[in-house]
Amino acid sequence: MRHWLMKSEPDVFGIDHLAKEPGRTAAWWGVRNYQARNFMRDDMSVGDLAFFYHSSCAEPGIVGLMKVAKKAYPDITQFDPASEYHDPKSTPEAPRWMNVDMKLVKKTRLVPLAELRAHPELASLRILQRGNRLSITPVEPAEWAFIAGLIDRGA
DNA sequence: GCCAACGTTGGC
DNA sequence: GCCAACGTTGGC
Repeated sequence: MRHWLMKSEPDVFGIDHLAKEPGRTAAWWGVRNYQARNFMRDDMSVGDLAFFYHSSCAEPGIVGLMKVAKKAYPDITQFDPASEYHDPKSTPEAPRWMNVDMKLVKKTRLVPLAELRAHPELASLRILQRGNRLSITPVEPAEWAFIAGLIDRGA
């Protein structure tokens, strides 16, 4: 099993949106970056765990735990001309964009970006690397365990 | 709103 | 295949 960190903007789709979905499960639609798509398509398996991370907001940081509920399949928003995620170059026969389904395991306390940065144990965490913009990144087992410890320890 | 960093596009 | 221009991300 692998571990992941997945960013989303709370104004668009935050953890409270996921919490209100039927079965607390939703498609992780809207990814339009090939590297992030490839992680979903090639490397994510049902049962993999992921941190839910709020980005582009007043308090960026980890806010919950999720697990992969369904393996990657075509992102339906790419075929919808009314969607801002519409991709005219994509067809149902040759879909360009994929998404997995994610299920909320639990909301956690906010673990702010600044707190993550403060720990040398997390120096190699992908999201903390200079210039990182990928919305889906792998998390190493030791990093996962350390962050899980931070969550349990409290602010 | 600013700006650094990165990905994508398109002309050549 | 190169690379400049442009668009996007995301913290501050």
